[in-house]
Amino acid sequence: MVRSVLHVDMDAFYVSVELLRRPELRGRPVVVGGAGRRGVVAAASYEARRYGVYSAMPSAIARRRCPHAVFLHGDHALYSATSTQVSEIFNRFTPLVEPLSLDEAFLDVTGVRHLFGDARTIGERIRSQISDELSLSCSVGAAPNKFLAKLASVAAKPQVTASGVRPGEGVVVIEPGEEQAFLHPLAVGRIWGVGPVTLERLEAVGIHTVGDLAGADGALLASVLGARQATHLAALAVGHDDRPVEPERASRSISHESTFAHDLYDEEAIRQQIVRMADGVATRLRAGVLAARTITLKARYGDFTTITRSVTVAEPVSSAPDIMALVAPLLGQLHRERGVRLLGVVASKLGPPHRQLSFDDLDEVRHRDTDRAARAIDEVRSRFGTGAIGPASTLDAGGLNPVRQSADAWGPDDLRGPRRVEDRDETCETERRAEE
DNA sequence: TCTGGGGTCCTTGTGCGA
DNA sequence: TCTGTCGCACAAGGACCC
Repeated sequence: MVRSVLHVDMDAFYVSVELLRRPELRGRPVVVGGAGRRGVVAAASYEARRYGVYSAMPSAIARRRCPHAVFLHGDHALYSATSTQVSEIFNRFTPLVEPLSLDEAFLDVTGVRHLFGDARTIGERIRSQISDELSLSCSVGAAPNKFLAKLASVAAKPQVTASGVRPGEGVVVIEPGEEQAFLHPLAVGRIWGVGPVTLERLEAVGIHTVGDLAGADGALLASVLGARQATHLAALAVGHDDRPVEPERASRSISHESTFAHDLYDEEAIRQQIVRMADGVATRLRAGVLAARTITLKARYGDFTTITRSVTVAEPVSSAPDIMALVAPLLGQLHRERGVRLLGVVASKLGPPHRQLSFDDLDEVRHRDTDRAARAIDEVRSRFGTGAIGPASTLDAGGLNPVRQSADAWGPDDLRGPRRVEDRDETCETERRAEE
């Protein structure tokens, strides 16, 4: 039986959610993202996109291209709550929902077509329910597989042109048999999994469109991309993709990382940040009833080179002290003199937090105490907030203020930067000047 | 222009035991 | 005993996604 897969993608999601509580900004260029020198754009309104402002662009460039845009801090908790409401609408139609991120998901509606109608009908009903109940818009792609459904949803999106924003079709359906006609004229960079590096390699051998890729020699592709990626992309190029929609996917890693407004050189400052991140990772591990066997220290130096150093142990760990005990020796491998721009702690090889006990496990009492302490910390945080309690070693020199993570999810606060988003009024200085 | 944070997956190199 | 090699696990880095 031919599958029916929907890809639902919210339109400018973060910005749209912000506009619900700041309707006065409607119709103006709005950017959500990091405000500091090292921030990036998380989302841009279609009005901002007319000026060439896009997601993942450094905020500094976005400001230059669109100095009159309104720059807003992100509110991840709000977007997450809204995403949950969107998911509840998806679940009215099918339990086979695979979230890709807060703002998009795959739905397998193959088995419910007899209940709700064909894929187009289901897509239109989802769009109207999201619009009616949440005042948000989305675009829907429908196709026999995930890859094509994702491309179809892009085709359904509003288009930004020099003259303005043209509404999209809302729902685009690729019927069986139409795959090649839809795919082959597309630029090869549109394929999911072809980024800047792969694109350059493909173009170097004359492959510019998906049609070129579909007709390319297999041995040539393998020599350029490696056997596995060549096989994968060649299949996608002819519209083949048998990956299932997977509602439940276990996490393979949990990580915390932060970029600092200014590079760190001081050993103690670096250690404090790592303690804070280890604490964050440990909290999330315990929340998921998980423990990790591999702990990785990640660092990015001032010249943007990134290194990782990891350690794997037999006994899974889930407490901050245990994670720190594994990370601490790795810190000695850092070249602090190069300036540390980013630090991160990654927990992987995840599994249940059971411990294999033996008669000569003399550390058992100590572990029992740290486990109880960790659970007590989790309890305090659940009642009073995540900032209510933390490791004493993350306090500043005066012992009063904890070393904070940036309040901004898309880059560090940069209090010394030339322009900074104010805490109360999130409109940037340039915006206020324009209003004056 | 100068690059976030949280992820997944793949490739390559290396060490080790059979 | 020495050498080659095969498979495996792991570490590190890179590419990619949203």
